[in-house]
Amino acid sequence: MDKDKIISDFILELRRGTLILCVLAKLQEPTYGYSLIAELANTGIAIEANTLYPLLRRLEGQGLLDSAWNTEGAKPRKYYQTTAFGQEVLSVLKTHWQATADNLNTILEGKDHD
Amino acid sequence: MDKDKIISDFILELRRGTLILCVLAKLQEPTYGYSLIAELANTGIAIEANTLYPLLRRLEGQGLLDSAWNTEGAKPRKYYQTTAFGQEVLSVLKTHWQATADNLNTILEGKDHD
DNA sequence: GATTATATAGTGTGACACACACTATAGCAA
DNA sequence: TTGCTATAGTGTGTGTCACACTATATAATC
Repeated sequence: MDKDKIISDFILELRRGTLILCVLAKLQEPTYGYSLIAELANTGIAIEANTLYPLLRRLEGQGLLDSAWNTEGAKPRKYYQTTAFGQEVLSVLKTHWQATADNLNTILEGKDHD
Repeated sequence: MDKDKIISDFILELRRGTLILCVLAKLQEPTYGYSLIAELANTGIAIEANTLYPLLRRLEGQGLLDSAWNTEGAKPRKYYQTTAFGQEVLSVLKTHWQATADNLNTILEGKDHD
């Protein structure tokens, strides 16, 4: 069994769910997919097109994002933006994320709750 | 579409992968499953038996844990413990987790990297 | 002494997000 | 006209986790 494979699979799992937070947070300013990929990469979050696009459509379907085509430039771009509902969900998830992170850090530091 | 359902699904996704970290970290001291559930609950991490047991067996299969039955008490208990390989993986994941957490916090705080 | 609760460990199945590989198009560079 | 890049997408499989359920043996209750 390949150690690197095991580790990279675990890292994959760790990423799960966090992408949604990134996207909801970033799309508070309207952005199109291709550019969002670059922005996230710039912040240390590598997300590929074939992961991001379905995610965007899913979040739009759930009402967390909305989208609009911009056809003014040479190539049409589809701008996505977090809706009010998306903001609301983001804020709940943010709180939850912080709590989870705190719990995990406590455990990873090996501190005991007596 | 149910808002609470959407949020709880996202929270589920956020948990993914973190359970492995908790288990690897906690099992640096040998512990049996039923007691581990209580310990984690005590630290704010609710994990149910039907989630934990398969996880333990999986991690054991991957060589991150090993186990031994203790039949001295009234009821036989299966003690799991993190192996050296498990420690190694844990340490890599820990580093990665911290990096991810930092990235996410940066994004959630809305800071820009120019 | 029969019944129920609890400690302990497990199985089987389905949902769903993500990665991988691939398609599609239109403009621009060689 | 060949190919590169910006832009957006689809189809499929893998794997983790939740939900519902099984199994057993001891301790508690009636």
